[in-house]
Amino acid sequence: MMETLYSPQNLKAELNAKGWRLTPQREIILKIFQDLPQGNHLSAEDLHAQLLDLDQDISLSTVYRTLKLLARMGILRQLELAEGHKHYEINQPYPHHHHHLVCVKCNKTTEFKSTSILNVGSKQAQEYGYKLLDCQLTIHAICPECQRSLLPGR
Amino acid sequence: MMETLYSPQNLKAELNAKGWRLTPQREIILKIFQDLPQGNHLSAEDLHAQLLDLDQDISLSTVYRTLKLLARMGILRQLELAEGHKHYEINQPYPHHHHHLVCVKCNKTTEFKSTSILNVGSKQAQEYGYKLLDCQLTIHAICPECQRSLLPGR
DNA sequence: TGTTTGATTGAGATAAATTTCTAATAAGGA
DNA sequence: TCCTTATTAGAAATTTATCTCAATCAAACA
Repeated sequence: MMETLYSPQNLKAELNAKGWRLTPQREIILKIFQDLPQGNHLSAEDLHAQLLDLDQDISLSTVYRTLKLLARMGILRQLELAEGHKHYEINQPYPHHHHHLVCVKCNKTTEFKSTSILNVGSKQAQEYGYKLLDCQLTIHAICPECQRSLLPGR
Repeated sequence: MMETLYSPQNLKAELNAKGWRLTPQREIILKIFQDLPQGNHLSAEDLHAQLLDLDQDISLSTVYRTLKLLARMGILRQLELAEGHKHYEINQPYPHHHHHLVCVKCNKTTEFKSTSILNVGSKQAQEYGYKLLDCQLTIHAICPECQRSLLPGR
């Protein structure tokens, strides 16, 4: 949460400190997320497809394992938007830290920032003695377009 | 989000307004959530089991459909904690509205309240012209006990 | 640098969660 | 009361994620 950017060396050091290892797979996956344009996020399937495009033949199980690991380390954040599966993005610190406004009908997602939320989150974690990994406000709502249509949505 | 409590009549009116119907299944499921002690939340399986206990033989697919519907209406909120499946609870307005602090290793969940978050959420939704259904801050963190153990967790 | 240890990987099997399909039923408007 | 069509049950199918296990290879150390 508080790190700015992970170099492969940073990642290696942090993994090794816990008895884990830096593998080419982990390094590539981290790089893909770091190169992702702001506001983009990937599902496990998305990431796997993107890896294949780059001729990086990393198995789907490794993709899932790595996403989970990087999220546990606080390097990625796991997003629960309305798509029915998890998405991931780099967990950037203030002032890039942001939240999501999601239309539950069409899944349109808008980012927004709020320093007060980050403050609330940090304070809560601290109060209970937790080590903060990520805090995200997710607003479920219906966008103007979908309010007009009476269809039940997807 | 802004309603206090749904009577069967309220529910019927709101459903009918959209061309939908009030069925005994929907009414019973809503009642179960309304009777649930504060802080409790149910997965689809939990709810199905609880219905069987009450000799209410509602199929699992109807359970899933109804949960989705009630969440879309803003009557239930869908919680994405760390258990690997969705949980649901009544979406209560201020001052009962609350948020969750979750340990990503042991899944322990703690509730907390914050009026400022609800304010941020309402303001954001309004700004973009969205109709607010729910806003929830989820804090992912590692609890004191799990910080002590170096095991990778579940 | 070579050796050792055990973390990690790939591939497929498996599990868990959720959705879809279809015929039968029943809610609500006319 | 009748008619239309949303809804249901139950099963099958799909989607999402995890597990198994032999082979591999990263890191520590001699």
